[in-house]
Amino acid sequence: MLCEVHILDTPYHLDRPFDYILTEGVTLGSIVRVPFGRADKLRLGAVTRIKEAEAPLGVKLKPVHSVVNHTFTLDREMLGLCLFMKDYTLSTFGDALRAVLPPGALSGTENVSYRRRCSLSITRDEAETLLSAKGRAGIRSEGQRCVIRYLMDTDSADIELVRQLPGVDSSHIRALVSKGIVVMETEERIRNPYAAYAERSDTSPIVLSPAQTAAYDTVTELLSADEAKAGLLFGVTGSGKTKVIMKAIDKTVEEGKSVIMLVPEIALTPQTVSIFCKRYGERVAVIHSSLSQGERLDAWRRVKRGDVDLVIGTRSAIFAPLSNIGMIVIDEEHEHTYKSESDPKYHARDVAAFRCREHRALMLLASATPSLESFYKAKCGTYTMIPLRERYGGLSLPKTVIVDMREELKRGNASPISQRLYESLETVKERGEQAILFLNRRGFSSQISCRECGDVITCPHCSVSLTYHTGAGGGKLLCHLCGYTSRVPRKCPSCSSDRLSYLGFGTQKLEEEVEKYLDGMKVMRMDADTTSGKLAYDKMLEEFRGGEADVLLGTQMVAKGHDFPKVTLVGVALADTSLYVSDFRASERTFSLLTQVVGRAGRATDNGLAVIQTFSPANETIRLAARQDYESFYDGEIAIRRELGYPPFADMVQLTLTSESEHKLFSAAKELSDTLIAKLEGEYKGHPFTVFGPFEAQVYKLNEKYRMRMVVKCRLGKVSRSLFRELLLHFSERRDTTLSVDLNPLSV
DNA sequence: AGCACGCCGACT
DNA sequence: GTCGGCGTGCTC
Repeated sequence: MLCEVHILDTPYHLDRPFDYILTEGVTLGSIVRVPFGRADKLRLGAVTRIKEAEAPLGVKLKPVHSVVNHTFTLDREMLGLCLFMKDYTLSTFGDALRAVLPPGALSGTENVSYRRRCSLSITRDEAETLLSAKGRAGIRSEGQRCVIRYLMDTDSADIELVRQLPGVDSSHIRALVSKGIVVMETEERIRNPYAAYAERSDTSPIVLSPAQTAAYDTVTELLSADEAKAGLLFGVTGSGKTKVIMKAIDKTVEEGKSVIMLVPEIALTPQTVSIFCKRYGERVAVIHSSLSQGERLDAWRRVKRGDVDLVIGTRSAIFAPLSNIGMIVIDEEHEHTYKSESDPKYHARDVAAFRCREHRALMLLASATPSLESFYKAKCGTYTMIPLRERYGGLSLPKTVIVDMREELKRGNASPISQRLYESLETVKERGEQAILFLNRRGFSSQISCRECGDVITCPHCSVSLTYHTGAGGGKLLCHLCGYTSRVPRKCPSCSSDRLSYLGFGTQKLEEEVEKYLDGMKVMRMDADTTSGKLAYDKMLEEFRGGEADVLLGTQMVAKGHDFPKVTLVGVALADTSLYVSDFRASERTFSLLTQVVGRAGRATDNGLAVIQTFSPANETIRLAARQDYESFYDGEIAIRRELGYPPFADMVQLTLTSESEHKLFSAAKELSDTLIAKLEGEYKGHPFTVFGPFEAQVYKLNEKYRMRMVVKCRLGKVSRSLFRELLLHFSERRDTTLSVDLNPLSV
């Protein structure tokens, strides 16, 4: 009997099955150690196939060395999923496996075991007898007596502590246990950091409005189909999507099936998490990246044991080892966090679709501003469109005002706060209400340039400008890409002029302005610089909700689905920041972000106001976002996509070459381009491909490495994937440059 | 990626 | 004479 093994941590061209002789205990999906290479070095691998065949004549095969850990043996679904991801995202099997298993499952030298509390205890009567003179004969050795004395003292103790006693080793303990003198109890210690919510305090029935009921009915219909289905719950802000989802989860769980619910970022949705925890108590597992490795392992373990009906989590939670999935919900479906930017570069939506096929389950995407791709599929009927257009409780949309910042400049106002926004803030202050100010750029000013020679101060490791941040000791310059910091120079580093100017403004500067011009208004700044701690978000949001500040000012994170009843004003400091980046999704992102921010105004009242400041007041995306008119935005944008052949009408593929040497990078880029063109004119002739580049990456130098790119527009399928696979195979043999392929990257 | 094999410079 | 530089080629 033979088996095929995929070796982990190999370069792409070695990521194929290798034959080994099957040994005792090895099954399909086993994680094994196998001898590999001339030196027979033991490498980790996974058994991906068992074959009846014998080794062909003249071929000497090596046997599997050992099975590493039975705990993580892959079931058929997970094995299939790894192979699917390898094929679909062009990753290695090993990278796919590391995504599927909890982090750390394959690291460490030997078997990974769950954290256990293994305690020893002793019966006192028994021990007294044994230690007395007449009982002495019953014990063979001093080590055992030592164990008994220690346990007499402590009643019970952790096995590790006992083992460390002088003159004691495991055999002494084993002997005592087998004689029944010492009792060993092993208990798996499973941490659940969300246990605080676990008392299942909310059992109230969910009452839906007529519009919500209609949506719910469609969902139930899809759920009962008993085959893989996909639906798009398209609900405008404030329509009560979450209630519909909750009721659908209730129903699925009632029928004995389990649910995965993905959210973009746990830290941003503490309310959602607590709602679900209160409802499902201990049957919920929350999985996200700020859990410790052990906590994630424990959550994984609870799921695997079947102790969990509902998994809530970020992208990686899509791999939760549930056995009987009835529904996978992807909330805020359009969010970019669902796409992994490191290997394997998968999209959670694709993995969800795979798992739903396996489980004959429903994939339910939900958003107020769906991705163009998903909305298109819903319009075509690939997904079932589930509209929820009515704002719950008859709330009207907030009033919006678009302020032309060019006019402000003409009138001599160079402040980032327009007259209109200033007045609105005053009103909020007078009425004792609250405001949110949004600016998509952190720091104080985005760059420092020299008025004399024109030089901009850039990061020595990356080709981007350094951002000025205020703080102790005169502040600092910070690279937002690699984190490099330096002191703020008084003179231009290249010409020594002292005429340095600070361009562009960020959240810090905005904070200073508000405090300067709106005397007595208390501002709370929330961005990556002020929310480093695990609980910083939660704490700040709670404090703001509790009225400890008048203004919440920050980056994207102030825009997400928080509910602040006292907020009546939302200000967008500069709507243009995400608009004019060279990316075909710029409009889509701007629309979705603005819609979300505007939606924060007046969630509980009817007098909400949103002030949008911009240098492009006529811009259609901004105007439509102000009206929260997704469908008009979609109609306009989809026409452009169709015209230019962008997704969903084609797929984009990004090829990135990285090297420490610019020289080698250039020659590799030439070779990549030549190979690609040769293939397109040769074996791939007749297939529609459009090739761009090679060109320098937008950030050419990053962390001391140089990067060049090519972009290919095509239809992804068997044929095109095999082209990119060939390129990866070819370039993975090169040592001086690495090629990475990203199918449908976030931005092109 | 590792690792071994293999063919040329400065050293006990 | 050898120890060791890293170029080249293979991995069931």
